[in-house]
Amino acid sequence: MVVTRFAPSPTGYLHIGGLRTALLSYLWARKNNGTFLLRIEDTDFSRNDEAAALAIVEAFKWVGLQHDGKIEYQSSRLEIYKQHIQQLLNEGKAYKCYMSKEELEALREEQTQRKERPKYDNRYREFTGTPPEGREAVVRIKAPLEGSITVHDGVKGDVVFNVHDILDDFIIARSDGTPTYNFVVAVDDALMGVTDVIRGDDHLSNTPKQIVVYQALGFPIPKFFHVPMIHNHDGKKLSKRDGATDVIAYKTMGYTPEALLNFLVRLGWSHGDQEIFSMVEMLELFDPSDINRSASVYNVEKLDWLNSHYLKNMTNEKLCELLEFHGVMLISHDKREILLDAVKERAKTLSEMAMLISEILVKPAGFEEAVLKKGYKEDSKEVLEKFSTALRAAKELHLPSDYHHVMESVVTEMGIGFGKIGQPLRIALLGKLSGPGLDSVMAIIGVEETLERINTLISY
RNA sequence: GGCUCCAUCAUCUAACGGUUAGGAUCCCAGGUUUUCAUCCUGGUCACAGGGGUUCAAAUCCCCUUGGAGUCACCA
Repeated sequence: MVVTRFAPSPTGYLHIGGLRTALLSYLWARKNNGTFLLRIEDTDFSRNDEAAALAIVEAFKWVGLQHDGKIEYQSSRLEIYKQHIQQLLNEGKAYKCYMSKEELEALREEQTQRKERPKYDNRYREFTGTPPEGREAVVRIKAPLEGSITVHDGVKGDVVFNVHDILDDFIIARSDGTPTYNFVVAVDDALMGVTDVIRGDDHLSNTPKQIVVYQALGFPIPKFFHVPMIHNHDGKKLSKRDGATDVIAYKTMGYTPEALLNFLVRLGWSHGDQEIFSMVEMLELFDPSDINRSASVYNVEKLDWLNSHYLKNMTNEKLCELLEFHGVMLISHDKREILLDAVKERAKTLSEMAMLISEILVKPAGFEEAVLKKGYKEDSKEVLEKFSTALRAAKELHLPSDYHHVMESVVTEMGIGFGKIGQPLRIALLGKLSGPGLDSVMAIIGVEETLERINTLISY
């Protein structure tokens, strides 16, 4: 049985890095018919936890991830933590420390001055006397005084930490009685039966502390997989500016969940030369042991490429559905197939596609001088008039090919190249010099609208 | 600063002692197209540096350099 979990702190939204570790945990659990838990780490009683959890679930829903069971809030598990703290106290594996914050501060100051590592001096470790008056105590765990702690990591290998360098009797309960992060994480993961902890490698140096807790409580230590961070182009932690925004923002920008997930799974993981992974393939092929050890850089170009790939291979029905979010309603449009075929291969995102569609459906608001100069020459008017005439004479114009035949006949009759009619016609229809095939555009808007737009340009 | 991790094209990556170091994105060129995009073909570009080990090193070891993470009564 494999149990994984995603355990974000409530920041208000799910960002791209979080989604990646969530995805990997999800894949590994599902692949093994295991369980994927969602736990909100809100031990500091931040006010926004429930709303934040909902935001995460909403993002999960959009990309198609689904956690198992109910969402666990650490803030509602206080009693459990207190029990375990008491247990350690009873067993003499933890103790109360009456040192004040000021004293601690002073000690650290001193140590830093002596170029020593700031570290608690164990002054209350074996304390049996009467506590100082009116002091609230913190609870410290008895950490090993020497030797080393080895983290057996599925990604990084065995990582050895020397107790001397990193550990002291760290605080597991604050003076107000609330437990601290490293304690609750270990307790929760153990109690919830988490077998495989997949998380960012910024947690690697926390792991020895958590192992101390596991051992003190007699819990089995899970497997750890510390996955490398995602960096920006400067090699720094991803920030909002770089795209580490709310996952839902990707929906707004017109990315599809398939592309986003495919992009994320390929960051730090690969399977031979394969670039495209469906959810089914990810489930079949993913193994956290294959995750790379080094950090990777977030680059939008690849995401864009993947997104356009998925857009190109999407059915028009599905496209139509997704475009509604971007304000384009095509359900009852009779030329919907032609329209979508014309734009689906030219857009990187859905919002871009929505724009292309409106450029076709809405007549040009005007004509730019530069555009006219480049594409509307002296003979253009004559060509367009001839074309209009031919259009009026033609019968049964429905398909792009029907319109193409008309264009062809005019070109042949006049003994000119396609370019002579293409450029001015494109300006008339779209107001610009590039865009979808003209035969498709005309088939979409119909003869009347086509004639009208040509007329508008001629008399401009 | 201590500790830990990391190091292959601009970017994501393949190679798990033996390859002309492969694929993809980006970029460039050519073809296709009425235009742009798509698509097709081709091209440019990498083992951070230095020592070892070995018949043989991108791969194993050490050092240097560079980058990142972490060191709280934050999570």
